[in-house]
Amino acid sequence: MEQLTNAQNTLLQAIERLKRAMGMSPTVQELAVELGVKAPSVFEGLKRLEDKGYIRRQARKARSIEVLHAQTPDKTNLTAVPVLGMVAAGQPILALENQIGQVMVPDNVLRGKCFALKVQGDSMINADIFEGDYVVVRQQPIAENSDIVVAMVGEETTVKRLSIEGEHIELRPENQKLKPIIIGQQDELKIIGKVLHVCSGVDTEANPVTTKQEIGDVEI
Amino acid sequence: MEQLTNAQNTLLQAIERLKRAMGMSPTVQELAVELGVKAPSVFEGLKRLEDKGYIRRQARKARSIEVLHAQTPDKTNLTAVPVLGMVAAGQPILALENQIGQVMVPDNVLRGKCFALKVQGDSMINADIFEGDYVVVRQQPIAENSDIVVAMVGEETTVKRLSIEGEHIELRPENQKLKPIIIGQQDELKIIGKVLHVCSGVDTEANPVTTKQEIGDVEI
DNA sequence: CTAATGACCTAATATAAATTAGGCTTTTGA
DNA sequence: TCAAAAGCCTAATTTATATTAGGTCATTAG
Repeated sequence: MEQLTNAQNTLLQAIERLKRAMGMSPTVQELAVELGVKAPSVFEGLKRLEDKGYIRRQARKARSIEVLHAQTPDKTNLTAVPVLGMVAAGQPILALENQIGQVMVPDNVLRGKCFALKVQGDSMINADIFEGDYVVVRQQPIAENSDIVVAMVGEETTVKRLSIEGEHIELRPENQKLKPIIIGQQDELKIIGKVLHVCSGVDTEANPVTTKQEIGDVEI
Repeated sequence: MEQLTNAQNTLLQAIERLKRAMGMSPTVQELAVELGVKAPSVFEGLKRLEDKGYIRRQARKARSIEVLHAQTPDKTNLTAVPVLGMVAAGQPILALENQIGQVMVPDNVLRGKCFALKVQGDSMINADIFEGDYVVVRQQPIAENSDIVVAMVGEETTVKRLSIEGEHIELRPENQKLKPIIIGQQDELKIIGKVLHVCSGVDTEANPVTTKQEIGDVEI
């Protein structure tokens, strides 16, 4: 079987992904949107994939792509990231001794020293962070406006979007039902790290999750 | 869940069948061809199926039918239709005493007084009527141009397509190898009935056939 | 009996989707 | 090092598909 170029491989994966997500074969234009290119480029790519025997299609028929030789799902390298427990109502102990499990994360999202925390609560659902998910966090003491951060306010550890407007600092949930936490002069705010990535809490082959125990999740 | 009419049920089954056969949701036109109707009729049917909650679709998107409540395969009611024997070289005796068996027929194709005849010969193969099949016939003395009819010409009983052009009447086989029977002034033509349906001669669960004996088949 | 539905149709129209043409870079293999 | 192939683009065009409009006829529930 002939080798695929990068672009061709990306295209083939996009086909499979959309097919799964939509329950039907995607159109040329849908693929174009997905890949951020224009339809004729996709069309060319499809011809090449067809020449190489990876797909089959019916000329001029909508949504007629058939995948003949599925690619191994997403060959980006996965790296294990430790899931660290948090002391329920105190400062998180970010030490490997506190590791309660691990998640596999595509290594292109990782930078610096990272760890993961299990999410509790629904305050970030508009950012697609749900209860049971794992947030991958880069440990860093500062963050920028609009970063999603793990922070401690007093005794409480939380995940929120950081808002800095001059002197005014807020931790904003991504859930219209909840109110922002306004950081006053005498409030103690400690940034623990910045959220780089979210892993679905669902353990799949593409998304392996192992946890020893389920203590100390982050209340968001 | 709201009840489906016959036509709607047929449509839903066609969707499922084509979906299975093609590996993708069929288009409106493909369904139209499959069902022998025009696209707008299918379109209406789809709206009704959607209203009743059996399918879901995305407006204006090709091949976007999703079946939500699959039908149990072929729930159309089957009705027994008697298979009648014929006196070998004479007028068929269309009486129940001559019944040599029965076939089960979806009752939505039946109208009026019906009976079935077993097919002999291959003169109608282009109309998908094959040797050993059963034609379901509505007993009626007249028929229209292009109907498939059971007719007697002189002593012979036959199944053919009726062609009426002004005074000129023919019984045309659906098989390019055979010639039409031209009905002259002094020929005696008697229409016995119109063919409503064909049952495959193969006895399946979906298509039960029982025959006591195999005499008096119709020569076509 | 009668109005409402359902099930068709023909003829258009509107929109989606696929495809072609022609040109511009970048990569890649000989 | 240089031509071919890969990857992209814009602009049209063609074809497939969905949809609307405005009828007919038959069946069905009141």
